[in-house]
Amino acid sequence: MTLKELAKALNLSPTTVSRALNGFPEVSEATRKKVQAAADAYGYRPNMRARSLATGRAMAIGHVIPVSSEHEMMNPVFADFISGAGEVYASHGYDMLISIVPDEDQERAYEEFRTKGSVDGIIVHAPRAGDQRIHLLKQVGIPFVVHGRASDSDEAYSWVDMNNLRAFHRATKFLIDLGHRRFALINGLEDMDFAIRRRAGFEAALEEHGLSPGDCSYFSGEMTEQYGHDSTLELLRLAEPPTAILTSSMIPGIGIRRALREAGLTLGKDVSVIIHDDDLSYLPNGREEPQFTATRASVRDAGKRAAAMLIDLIESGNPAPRTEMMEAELILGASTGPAPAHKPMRQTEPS
Amino acid sequence: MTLKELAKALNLSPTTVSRALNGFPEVSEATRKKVQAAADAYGYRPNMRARSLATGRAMAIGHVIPVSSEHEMMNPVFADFISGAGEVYASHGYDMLISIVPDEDQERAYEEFRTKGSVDGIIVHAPRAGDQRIHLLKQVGIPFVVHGRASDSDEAYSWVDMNNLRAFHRATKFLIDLGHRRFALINGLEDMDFAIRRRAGFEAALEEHGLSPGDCSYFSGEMTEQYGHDSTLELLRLAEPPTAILTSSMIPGIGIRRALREAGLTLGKDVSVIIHDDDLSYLPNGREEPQFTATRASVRDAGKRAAAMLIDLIESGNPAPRTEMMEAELILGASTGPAPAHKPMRQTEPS
DNA sequence: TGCGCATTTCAAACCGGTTTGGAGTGATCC
DNA sequence: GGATCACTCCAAACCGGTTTGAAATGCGCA
Repeated sequence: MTLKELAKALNLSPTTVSRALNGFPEVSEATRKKVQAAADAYGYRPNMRARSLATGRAMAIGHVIPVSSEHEMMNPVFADFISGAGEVYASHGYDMLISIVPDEDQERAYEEFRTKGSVDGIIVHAPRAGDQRIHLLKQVGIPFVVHGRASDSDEAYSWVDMNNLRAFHRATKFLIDLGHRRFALINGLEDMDFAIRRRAGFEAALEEHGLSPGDCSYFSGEMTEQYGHDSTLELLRLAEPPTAILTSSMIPGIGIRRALREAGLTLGKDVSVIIHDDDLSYLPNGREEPQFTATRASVRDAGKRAAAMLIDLIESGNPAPRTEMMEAELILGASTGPAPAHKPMRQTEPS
Repeated sequence: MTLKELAKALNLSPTTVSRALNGFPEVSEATRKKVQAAADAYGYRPNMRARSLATGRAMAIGHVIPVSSEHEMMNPVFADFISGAGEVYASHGYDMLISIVPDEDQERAYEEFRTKGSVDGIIVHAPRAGDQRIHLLKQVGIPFVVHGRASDSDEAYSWVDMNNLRAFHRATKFLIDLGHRRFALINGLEDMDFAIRRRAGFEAALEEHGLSPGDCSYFSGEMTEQYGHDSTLELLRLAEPPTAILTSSMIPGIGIRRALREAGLTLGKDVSVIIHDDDLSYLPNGREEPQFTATRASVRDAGKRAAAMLIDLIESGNPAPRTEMMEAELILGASTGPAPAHKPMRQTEPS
């Protein structure tokens, strides 16, 4: 059932029918009612392709999701981010278009989103150091919001971010206050913006307390459970293993816990661990008594805010960049305690 | 840059330009080259909205992802499924449209996909007992592929599924062979099709060995880490706790492991656990020596197959339903062992 | 009755592509 | 030389909506 057929059935022009359904003031209340009733009766729905061709609005938002080409891994926090964003899109009548793209093809994907005209705006995920995408999108002129920031860009753009630096600064200071002196940071891939900021916060806190960041152990990699596990085993082989570990997500945190147990060490006693908790729906850290001491910020909430910001950017017509900084809470859980008097000893040989 | 402008710049008709770019035989090789060169030079890309309006093809596939309205939870296996499917879409020139929809709004979402004409086909996720969606989509006549099956539907439709029944039948039999006699099944939501089949496989294996399914403990819920943890604590409070637990995903499996440790029990010795391993990229169970004994089938692979099947369904023009059954491997890991001689005793009080 | 004005409706153009049904050109054949 | 044919190319219609500019209608008032 097309609009023209509907019009014919009603003995009206397509113009009038279109206006009646879209609430324009030029059509009388009586005919509007009649048209609406007929539309309902016939189950008429406007064809989005035609409408968006005519209006120039796609009513869709694009997400380009980078996938590590080595591991074919999709960062699990995207699921929650997208679920938050999707909710906001739905309530504003937007569709969500997702492109899963290997790291190296990303720019082409943005190019295509623009030229094909299939979206009104774009969410940029996982910015890295030296990221070209922001510059590219600014040139293109399509509205976009970055989840995170590109540290080295001096251009103004819209973003929603968590205060990674302060979160890890606070977490590190907390561990120092507990008496810890030997640290390890099991971070995300080292050129990811969030990883850079977290490391900066970590190092700043150390330096403020007269400790040397150079003495610490650093890992960077994709945040799998295995990665947390293997990195921890490697740490425990050191002559002087750290007594405190910070890590960028709950998932490697679980791997850390597993490795500690394999080594016969007790989490929160022999080794303290602080994770960043994205508040993933399927991995709750616990509210009453969290498993892990954590810096917590809901990535689903970030998704909602980024989506709302982008829709505002599109619909307000005001292209002035907006920014929104979220602060993480530092919540106390069972994975931290005072630094042990002696260096922790492995009781069993890790396999 | 539109096709008409390009045509004008080349002193050709839009028809010829369109045909040249789309490889129709009616245009000479010389002009095709000329047109292609000009298109590249001007950076011309056809507007997808216009093209799909003209061709009637949206070049997009829709996914309706149900989100539990209670917990706002998005099933984490979707991330990997989608990442597999997205790869196939990209290589065939399709976009992926995702609607995050609360459970109760699902049918409306399908209705809209159809009427708005924004997709050429649909992937149906997470079928349940008594699911109306398949019937609805058949009536609508839009191509679709179900990830899983709807147990009680007698209509023919296309699906890609894992042999849940056989996987859990084999896993249960394996535990019985190890001497276990008291079991618990920590399953997904009980009206989910996969949960029904897994339970059926579990119960069939018990009955074949003269054991009574009614004596077992059953849990059904959303597969979070917390859920696995809390269910296990509850099991351990029984007068005669089970010596073997089967669960539907690695995530509750991790919670089970945590609960066992809190109770001072050893995984694989005091209590054996078999999980279903979706082979999630961020939660590898391990290849050489898996953490958990598991039934393994890659959900990312299922995504690829479902996507390929749907594209074939759309492009071949042959609407005959296709089906594809994947078998899970049963892989031996560190979480199973012979049934203990005595019932396991809690050494410490779980908090 | 005739004029002005507001209200309601419509025909036609448009968005940017694809596709149908010819038309023009040159070569081939009788 | 004229008919036939293959090869290129084109004008115009079409997909299904929105939007512009104008026409028809109804009403009040002189």
